[in-house]
Amino acid sequence: MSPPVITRFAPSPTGFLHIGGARTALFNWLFAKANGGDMLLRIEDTDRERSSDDAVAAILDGLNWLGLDWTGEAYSQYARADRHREIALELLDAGQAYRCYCSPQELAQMRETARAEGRSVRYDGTWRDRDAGDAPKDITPVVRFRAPQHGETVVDDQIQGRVIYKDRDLDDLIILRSDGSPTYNLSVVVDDHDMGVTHVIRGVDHLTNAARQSQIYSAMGWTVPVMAHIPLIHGPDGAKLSKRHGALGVDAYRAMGYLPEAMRNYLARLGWSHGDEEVFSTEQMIEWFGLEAIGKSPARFDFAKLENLNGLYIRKMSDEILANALFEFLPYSELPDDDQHKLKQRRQQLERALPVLKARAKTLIELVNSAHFLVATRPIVPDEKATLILQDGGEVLGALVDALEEIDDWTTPSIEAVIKAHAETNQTKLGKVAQPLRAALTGTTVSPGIFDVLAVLGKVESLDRIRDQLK
RNA sequence: GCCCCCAUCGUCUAGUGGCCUAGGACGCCGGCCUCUCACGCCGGAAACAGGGGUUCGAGUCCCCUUGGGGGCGCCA
Repeated sequence: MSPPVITRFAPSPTGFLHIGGARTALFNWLFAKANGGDMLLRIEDTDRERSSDDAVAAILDGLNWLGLDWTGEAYSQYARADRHREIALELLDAGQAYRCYCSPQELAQMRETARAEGRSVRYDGTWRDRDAGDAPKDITPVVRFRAPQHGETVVDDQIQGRVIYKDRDLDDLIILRSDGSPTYNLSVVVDDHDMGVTHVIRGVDHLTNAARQSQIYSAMGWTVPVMAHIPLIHGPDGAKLSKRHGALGVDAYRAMGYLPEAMRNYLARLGWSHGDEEVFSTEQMIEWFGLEAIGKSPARFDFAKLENLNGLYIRKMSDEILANALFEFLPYSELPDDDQHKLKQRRQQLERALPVLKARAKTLIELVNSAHFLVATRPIVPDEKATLILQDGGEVLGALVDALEEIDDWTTPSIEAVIKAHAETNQTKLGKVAQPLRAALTGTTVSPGIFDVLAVLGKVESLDRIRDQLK
């Protein structure tokens, strides 16, 4: 029996959880779920200078919002530094690592020279076989891994295929800094091994690391986990998506009014596919997900498609669930607090309006905006276009008020019947009546069908709003 | 500079030698519906980067070119 699948998402807490990281987390999560396994969360915080608690909080918040859960605690890699050091020393004792006394300046010089001479830029192995007696007294050494020099290191990747690196192109990486702290490549190997990680799914920018890490696995006699390096996500212009270039934190997507389930669906389709399927539930995603269906080429992030998908999700959600989502979104919206409060108090009215509001919103922001007329304070101040309409055709409202006043059964069909009859009697087009009505009731020229607006608003409020505009 | 990877409509992709006159989705254009805006429905334009091979037969396999991306830290 093969061991249970264990994946891990291992972000470094140097900033928010950006879209690429979110997709990596999603793929790890999907793969674990699809195989009845677990996803671990490990914060790669060995660089104390750059790590921050705020970033950790932002990452956890982002994962939670996306609905991606993990098994156990959120591990801190830094907390395991002693263990990493222990392995480094083991490697040192076994002759698989050695002390290097080059100063940072010397190393910089080395790189510069190599680049100038057109050679590959790497550590030249100065201290690889040098006698410890030559060690300068004023330099605290780092510990370097003694990498193989003349063979090949193969990364058998589930997505990239069999990638072969010549050992002469990979240098002896530092595994312990001069202050004795372990570095990334060592820590990752030790942690993945200790935590029983069976599948490493991460961005292809780690592919070279996979080769170097494989060498460490071999030196320790450990089994290399299954590797799967996914292509990166590019910005709309095809350039690499980075924090200073188009990449946003997932919290920004939340603030833009996207639903987590739509986000998951969209992200899953970036790089992964299941035939012609475009819209699928998270359950289906889990059922269908597999590494073999992930492509090798990078994808561009396309807001238009995300937005379309988000609209689709909004439309097919039940009114109750959508209302919940809307209320959860409110704190991140720009709706004034008292309007937020009013909207929550009028949940029933909101849910009645949702069926006709849904079709008109692609994001929760649009939904909030379109629902705003429900909580608008009288007298409503019409916007520019609505003001014009009221000036040009507002006089039809006077006669209409009386007709509406007669309605006892205040429902969409009854209202529709009365208004249509009224229009016919007065030999005017429905539009000539509907637009001024809309302007008076919502203060705008865009809204759901006018009969629905009247119905949802209620007789008293509707008539009051119309009369407000007659004065 | 060196190493590695990638390449189908504008974008995401299906396609694993004949089923491709290259399919779907978003976007775009046109139409229908219509009280506004949407939704929905119908239709349309739109791609195998270029060049060589291999083969009876290449989007699919190989090579080169071009273009793009990633890596080359006492960062992760």
